[in-house]
Amino acid sequence: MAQPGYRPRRRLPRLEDVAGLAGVSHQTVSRVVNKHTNVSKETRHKVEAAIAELGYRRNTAARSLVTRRSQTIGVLGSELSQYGPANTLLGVERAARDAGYFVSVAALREVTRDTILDAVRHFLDQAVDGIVVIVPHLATLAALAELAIGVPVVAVGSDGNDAVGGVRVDQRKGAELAVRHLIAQGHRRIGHVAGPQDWIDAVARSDGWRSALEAAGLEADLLVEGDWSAGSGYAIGRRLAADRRATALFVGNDQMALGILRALNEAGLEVPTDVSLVGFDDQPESAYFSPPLTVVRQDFEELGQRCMDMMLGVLGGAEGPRTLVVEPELILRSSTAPPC
Amino acid sequence: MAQPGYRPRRRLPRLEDVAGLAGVSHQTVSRVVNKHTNVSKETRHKVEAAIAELGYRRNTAARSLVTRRSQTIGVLGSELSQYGPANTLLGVERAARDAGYFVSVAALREVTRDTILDAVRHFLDQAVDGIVVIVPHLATLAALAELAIGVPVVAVGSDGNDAVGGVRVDQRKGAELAVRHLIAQGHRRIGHVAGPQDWIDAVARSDGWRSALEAAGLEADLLVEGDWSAGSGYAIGRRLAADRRATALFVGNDQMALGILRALNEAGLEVPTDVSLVGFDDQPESAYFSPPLTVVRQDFEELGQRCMDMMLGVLGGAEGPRTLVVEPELILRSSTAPPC
DNA sequence: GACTGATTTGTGAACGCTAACAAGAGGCGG
DNA sequence: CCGCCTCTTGTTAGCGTTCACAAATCAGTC
Repeated sequence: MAQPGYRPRRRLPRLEDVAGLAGVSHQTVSRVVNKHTNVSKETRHKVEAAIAELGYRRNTAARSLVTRRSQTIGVLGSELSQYGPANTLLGVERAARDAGYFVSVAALREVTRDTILDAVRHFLDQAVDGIVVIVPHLATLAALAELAIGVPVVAVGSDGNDAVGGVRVDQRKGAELAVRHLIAQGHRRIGHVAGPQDWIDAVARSDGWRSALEAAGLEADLLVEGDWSAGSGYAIGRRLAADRRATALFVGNDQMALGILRALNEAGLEVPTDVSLVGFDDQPESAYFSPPLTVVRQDFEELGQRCMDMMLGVLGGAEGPRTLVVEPELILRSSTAPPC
Repeated sequence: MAQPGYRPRRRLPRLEDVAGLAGVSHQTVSRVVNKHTNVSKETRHKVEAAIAELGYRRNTAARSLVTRRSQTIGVLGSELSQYGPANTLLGVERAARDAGYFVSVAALREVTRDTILDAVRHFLDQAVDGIVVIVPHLATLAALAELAIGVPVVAVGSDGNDAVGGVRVDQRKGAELAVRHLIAQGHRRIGHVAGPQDWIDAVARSDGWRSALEAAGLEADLLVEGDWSAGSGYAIGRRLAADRRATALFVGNDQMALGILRALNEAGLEVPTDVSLVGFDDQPESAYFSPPLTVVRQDFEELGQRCMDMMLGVLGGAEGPRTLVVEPELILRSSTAPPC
């Protein structure tokens, strides 16, 4: 057990030391540190001076031992290297640190009931005050519901309920915006390259695609499922280049759109002349595809911030709504045009 | 101060409770929990049964109050939504969690001495056992050196020294691989679209470009500086399309290469027929650019894991080398060809 | 069977903080 | 001048662990 350890780090000053220097009791120092009222100006100044002189910082472990709060939020995420989740994480981090919370991260490489459970236990070991979940799979919500963790949970992409708060972008509406735009341009055969249907957002986008088509009296029968990657987009694009039933494609995300673009380009087809394309997410790169991609944009960082805001609300005991929906936006670029 | 709080979470079992149930002292339970030797098989089993029955988990706060270790690693990062840093973070997280450490994250939106200081203080407040730095700016190393934090630090991209461990990919060598490949194909005028020169890696890549050219007796006078973004690549690409002095470009990262690709395409130039292009990083999308991009690949996740390995070594008291260099790899795709 | 050494278990005291309560100081009305 | 309130400060007792040490148990040897 005896780890050699790093450096015999000399003892840090504690309340007692500050108290001694300021000539007050440790409790008074505690009051100053915690910004309690009922401390006279004079003593406050004396204490603050002593704190500055010693470079005192309060010991989180001792504090959380007695308060039973760790001032830490656990962020449970998967696909955290992707543009969306990564930015959501950043949003959470910013809001959390601004509010004086620490952010602990656990990344899942594989999303199963067990890995989720494992990560939650990891967080409970750390005594986090709350958990933000950025795991956009349907399985997540089920797993969380069954878990009854003892701390508040806010899940990105969830609709929210009594047990779990939810903050999400209205994916369905985003998809409808995209498809309606294509319809308005005169397209009648609009295909959909969907994300994996065990992802919350993928399903919602597919639903939006379907509903927009049906509302316009068009058939929603051209759906292919990819895995979000440019590679899967490429494979699908090759097939679509052969079988040219659609004049426009609503693609589940920007990366697959890139792969499709590549496949069409290889097959000698022009976008948007031969096929129109709409992506989803709006990564910064999408504006520089050839041609620049029309997309549905979602603001992931804001999503993360809202998540944390909701978490702070719950932690503060607020009884407000446990659900929040953010609106997406259609960004027109040159990958869409009327069919010829 | 009295936060309403979430839920009066009922008291969790502690060592004492387990001890009572197992009919031993709390210390014996502690020994079992910490896998000390010198506990008889019988008692161990009794204790383990009691632990399972009560669902006991040890209290991190109490533990770290007395051990003065938090089992937490702080990861200080910037640009964490970019492919590279994000994956490095994932590598660190994996290695850390595997080793039983928690990972706390602080993201910098702006890299200055003050924001770095702020984040470091944040971590010290949390009493992290070590800090991994993923902030690829030159300013970082300076700021860290001046700081003399009381905990071990490992910085990605750094060369490592007594105070700060370093793990990095040999950027210079990567650049040389790329440029040598272009030279071998017959290119004589090879330009460089560099990243911002206050980034560690950008400078190293530029150096590599220069040294490879000079080694071949070629002139290294075509350097333009971008800001890593596809947008800046696009702007630079437009200029280069007009002024066609180079037959090949070594580009500082894949995103700028995408922007350049777009600009050349717009100007009616073909890659690789008119201009050859090599990128750096190898994001998954680069294989699906039009044309697929020849790149220097670096394995960011491995980088992160190595970082954490080094950190664990230092924490364990190992005296080994404080520096580690990972090799990059040239991936040939179709964006490079002999000049015509 | 007493003596030694190793192994296993228990006891008490920190670790640094906050919560609850107690005590002292000052003001004011009766 | 006493009693009562308010404002400020101090005292004491945990929070749940681990550490250092002491005590008890068990073999094996003379």
